[in-house]
Amino acid sequence: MLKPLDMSGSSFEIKTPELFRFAPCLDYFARSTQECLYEIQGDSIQKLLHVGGRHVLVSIQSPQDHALEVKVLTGGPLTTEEQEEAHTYIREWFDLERDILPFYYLAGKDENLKGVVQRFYGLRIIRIPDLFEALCWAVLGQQVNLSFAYTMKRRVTEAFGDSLEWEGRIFRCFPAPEQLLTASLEELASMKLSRMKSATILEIARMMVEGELSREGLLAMGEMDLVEKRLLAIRGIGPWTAHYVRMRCLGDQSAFPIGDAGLHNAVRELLGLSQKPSAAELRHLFSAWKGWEAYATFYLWRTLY
DNA sequence: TTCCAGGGCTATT
DNA sequence: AATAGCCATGGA
Repeated sequence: MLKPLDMSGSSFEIKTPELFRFAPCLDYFARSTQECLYEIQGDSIQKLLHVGGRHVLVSIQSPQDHALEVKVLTGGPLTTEEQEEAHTYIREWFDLERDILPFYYLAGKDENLKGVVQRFYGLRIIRIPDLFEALCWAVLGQQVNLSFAYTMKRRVTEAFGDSLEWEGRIFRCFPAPEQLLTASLEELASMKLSRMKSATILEIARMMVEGELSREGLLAMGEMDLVEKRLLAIRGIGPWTAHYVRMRCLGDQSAFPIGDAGLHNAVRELLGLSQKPSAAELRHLFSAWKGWEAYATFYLWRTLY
């Protein structure tokens, strides 16, 4: 299954499916210069992963179209189990398990979507496999402009997350729930989170530490409607956040954050509307893409930058 | 200055 | 059920 490129265990290869290209994914990663959880360098991305209870810095590139090459920069060589864990994370990160041919088939016949999938050919939904990170990122992103959301994420990450220095650069992990739980509401508020955002992520951290909320538990529910109800029961999580997490973390390709301001702007541009589309107009537009709402949304987001 | 961001809660009708 | 006001900040 895993094909080491050498005998040291310090690099390995991940096969990629049809309709995958690394370049548009790299373009997505490079969309903001404010991101603190990975770094882009040329045609590669570096990220600090949490595997086998420790931190491993990896660099990923794709010299050929059919595979990713993962180099372990620090923390290697990996045990077989650790390599398996990193492998699993990265496959999920790039959504490599999904057969997106049906999406490309319907998009290719769709006058509105055709140009978009051509422009970003091979792009996958870049996921946030870590549930806590995904929930917090969604909460931080509620209502505020993305630049400010990145600033808040960086402050929280620098204050409570693990980090590692390599060749003069610092790489960071988003805090684990246990780590964030050491924060006080006042501390988070001093980072310019609203009291509501602060209380919400503290409560999410508490629930995850107590075992009341987990990624495995949500996935075990099977039905995404049940997952949504579970998430909506948390104060500070509404429909947008629930769908965002379904889409970015849980791999639900039919998640549809219909209230998303960015999506509204993307659709307004796409259709040349004079004002933002109504919910009814959005539902009508997306009805042609049923089952692939998350992919349509992700691709439309890309048209904004 | 004003508007609005990859929303959600609360109080008021 | 529907809706205005509020939160917090900063880009444009």
